[in-house]
Amino acid sequence: MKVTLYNTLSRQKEEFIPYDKNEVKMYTCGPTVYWYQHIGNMFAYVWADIFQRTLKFADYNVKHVMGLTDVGHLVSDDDSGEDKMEKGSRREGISVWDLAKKYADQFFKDTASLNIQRPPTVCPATHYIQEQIDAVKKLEENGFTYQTSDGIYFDSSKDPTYGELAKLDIEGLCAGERVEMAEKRCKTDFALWKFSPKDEKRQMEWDSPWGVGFPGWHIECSSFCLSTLGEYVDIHTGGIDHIPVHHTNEIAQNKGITGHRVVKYWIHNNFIVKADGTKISKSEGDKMLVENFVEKGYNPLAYRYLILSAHYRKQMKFSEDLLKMAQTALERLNEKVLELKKETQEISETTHAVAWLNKIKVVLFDDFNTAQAITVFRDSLNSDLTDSEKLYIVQEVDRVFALDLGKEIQILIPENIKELAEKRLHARQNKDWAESDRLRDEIETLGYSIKDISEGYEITEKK
RNA sequence: GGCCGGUUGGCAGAGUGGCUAUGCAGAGGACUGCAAAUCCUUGUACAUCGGUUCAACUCCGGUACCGGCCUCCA
Repeated sequence: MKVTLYNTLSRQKEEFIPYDKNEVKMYTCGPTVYWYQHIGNMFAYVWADIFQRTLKFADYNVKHVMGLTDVGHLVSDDDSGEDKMEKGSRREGISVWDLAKKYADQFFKDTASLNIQRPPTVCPATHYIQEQIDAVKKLEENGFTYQTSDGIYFDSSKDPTYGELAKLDIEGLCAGERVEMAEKRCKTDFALWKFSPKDEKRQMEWDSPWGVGFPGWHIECSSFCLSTLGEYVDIHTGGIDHIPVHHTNEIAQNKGITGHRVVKYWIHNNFIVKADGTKISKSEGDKMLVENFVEKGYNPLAYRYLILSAHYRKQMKFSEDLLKMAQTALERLNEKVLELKKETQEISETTHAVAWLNKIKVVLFDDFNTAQAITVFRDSLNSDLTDSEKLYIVQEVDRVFALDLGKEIQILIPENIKELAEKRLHARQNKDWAESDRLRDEIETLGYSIKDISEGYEITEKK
C-alpha cells in the first residue's frame, strides 16, 4: 500500500518512494543534553517514532538514526555568545561530561515512558569528532570554506541553491544590516569548526588540522547522517523551527560534501502551544516534564494519545485539562479492549478483519493521519467483526499507536480494604443499605473506589 | 518589515464540493436499593465579505483576527 507524506522541500504531499525499496533510511535530530527536555520537546520525538513505526507497518525495513548533541555549541545561531554546555556545567557544578550523561539519561527515560522506540543508532557528537573533522576537510577541499580568527566557516555564497528549503531571501539576509557579522562574509555563513579561546581551557576540545577547538553544531547532523546512513537518505525529521537555519545549513553542507542532494524527504512537525496560544518556553521547561505529570497521576501514554489525536503539521494545544480528557478517552478505549480479551483469547486474521485494517492503513499512510486512524479503529471495534477479529486489529494498530491497548494494570488492594469490601458485601446481601453506603464512603476515604457488578464487586484505585 | 501557517459545535480536533467525523464534557432514558460502569437517544459547527458552481464549511480572491520563524528553541 502506498504511503504519501508532506515534503517540506516541495511544500506538498508526495508519494513516498525510497532510494532503496528494501531499506528506508531515516534521520532525526536529537536533543542537546544540557537541560531538561520538556513535553514540547518530546512532541517531536513522539512524531519521529510514529513516522518510523508507520513505515515499518507499511512493511519497510527502517534504519533509524538519531543524533545527540553533547558537545557545547553556542547559545546563538550566528556563532556568538556562550557555550550551552559550559554554562550548564557551571550552573550545576558538575563537569560537562556528567551534565551530558545526566540529561541524556533523563531524555531516554522519558522517551521510554512514552513508548518511543530508541533508535538502534544514536550518535553522540563526542563519539564522532573524527567524522566531523573529515566532513569539514571535505568541504575545505571542495572550496566551501574560509578561515577567520575564530574558526573555519561555511561560505554559503558558494551554494547557488542555499536556502531553498526555507525559501529564504538571501539578498536581504546577505546585505548584513544590523546583524553582528564579526568576520563572517555573509549572515548565512556559519561555523564548521571553532577554535578554543586562547586564554581559556575548555572542558571539551579536540585537535584538528586547523587547531584545537570544537565542531560547529550544524556539521554534527550532516556527518552523523552521512557516516551512518550514507549519501542517500530517505527521510530527515525535525521541528519546523529548524527549517530556516539548521536544516538549511545541513542541506548546504551535504551538497558541499557529496556534490548532490542527500535527503529526499524532509518532514517537519509543528509545536505544541499552551491553552493561551503561547509556546512553552525553555525557562519553564522544568515544570512541564513528562515526570511532572506522572507525579500528578497521569499516564504518560495519555500524552501520547493526545498527540495522536491531532495532526503533526498543525499546532497542538496543551493543558492539564486536555491531558485529562485524553486520559479518560484512553482508559475507556483500553477498557473496551480488556472486555474483548475477557471474551476470547484468540486472534483471527480473517479477510474481513484485514479489510478493516486496510481502511485504517489508508488514512494512516496518508501523511500520518493518526487522528483519523484512531477514529476508523474505533469504528472497527463497534463493527460486526467478531471479538477475535477485533483483537487482531488491536494487535496490529498498536504496533503504530503504541498505547499498550489491552494491557492489564495490576494493582494491589490492601487487606484492610478487602475486609471492608467483604463486610459491605454482607451488608448488601442483608439489604442493609445504610451500612453498605457507610462502608463505601469509608473505602473512598481510604483512596479506593468500589463498584457493584453482577458477580460481586470490583475495587479500583480512586482517581 | 520579510517569510510561513491557522480560524470548525461547550472544549479538543479530523475531514469533505452535495451524504453522521470522533473523543471529552452536557442533557434525557434504560439498568441499579442508591451509586459507578455500561448501553440507547440527543445537539441543524465550519471567522467575515465577494466570486466560481446546479450545489461551498470544503475551490478562488479580498478583509479581520490569531500564531510561528527571522534571536536559543521541538
